Amino acid sequence: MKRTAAPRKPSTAAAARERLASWIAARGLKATRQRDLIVDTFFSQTGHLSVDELVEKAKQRDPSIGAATVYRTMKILADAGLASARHFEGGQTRYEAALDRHHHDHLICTSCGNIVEFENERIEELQDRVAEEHDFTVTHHKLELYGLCSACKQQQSHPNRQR
Amino acid sequence: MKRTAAPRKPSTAAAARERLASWIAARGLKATRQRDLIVDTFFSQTGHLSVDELVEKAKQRDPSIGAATVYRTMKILADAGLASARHFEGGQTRYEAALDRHHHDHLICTSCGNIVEFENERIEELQDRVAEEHDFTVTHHKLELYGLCSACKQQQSHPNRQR
DNA sequence: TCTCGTTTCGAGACTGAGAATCAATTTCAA
DNA sequence: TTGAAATTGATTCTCAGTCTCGAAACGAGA
Repeated sequence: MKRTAAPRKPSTAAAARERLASWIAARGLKATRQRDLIVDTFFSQTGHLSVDELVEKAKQRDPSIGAATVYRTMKILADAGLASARHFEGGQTRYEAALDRHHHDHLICTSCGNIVEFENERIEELQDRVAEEHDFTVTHHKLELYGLCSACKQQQSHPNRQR
Repeated sequence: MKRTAAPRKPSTAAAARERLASWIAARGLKATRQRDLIVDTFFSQTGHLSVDELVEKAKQRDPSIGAATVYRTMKILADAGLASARHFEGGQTRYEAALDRHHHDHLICTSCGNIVEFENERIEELQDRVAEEHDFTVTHHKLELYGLCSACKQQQSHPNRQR
């Protein structure tokens, strides 16, 4: 399963670590080697990572890292607003970097797992209007389009060319 | 957690049972007392039911019904196109009747759990356009708006009036 | 630098939703 | 009525994620 996304700027990891440091200090938490390593690992990747994938990457740097710690750290990152948790089809939570990014939705290829982000102001407006009509105050929403990406479409129509 | 939805027409349960019967017959499955009971129970309710809720209701009619059978039966109903599975936030699958209904999306109150359905042709069109721009062929999508319904908003602004 | 109260760590037990297994039972066409 | 095939309920298993607990690490103050 390869995934693509806007590549993170090189400075992002550093900026995130700073922000996390102050967030952690502000509430009496502690800075630890493991957290730094996990945060570093996360921000050095692109795309939408599952905790499992992240555990694997983190263990490459330090095999003693426990999965529970990765879960805990990603939760902290999400609370701090530096990562956001996404629940796509498939059951696992995936995290994406959230530093200085604004809202977007997703196109997900059900064949290769590729995830593409998009923004559409008109759709957001229409959603607000719908909510208004029903007298709802929307706090967040989820819009996901599932289907085949162009690459997978071509592969399906020319099955001989594959593998 | 109360939930509302368009009330099912009285004939719906009967129609569903007929459709299920032919669907079952068509592929060598068998009609059983338990399936009838579960299907009946499902169609006599409105809204978006979790399997758990359905198990409870079914057990009221026949305490010997097993949870596994309810899971299996709802899967059959979904395969037959008579129910559709929805995965809202919260982790459990909820089923809604799908007989002769066309596509719609959901507004979900995060306070009382109430689920309201809506349709919006313009949003669908814009989704299609987005997919086209990215050369995706969309097979299905998910649009969920989470927030507070009008009742819960009022309750929150007048906390004294509650309980 | 040392101390000591807190926080965090890793391992493994636990949870909850749902799928798989299996022996016993039921269905239904012949 | 018979018997192969499907189904049932109970139980076990899986999977993602959380909780627990004793040990280790952090860091503010002495």
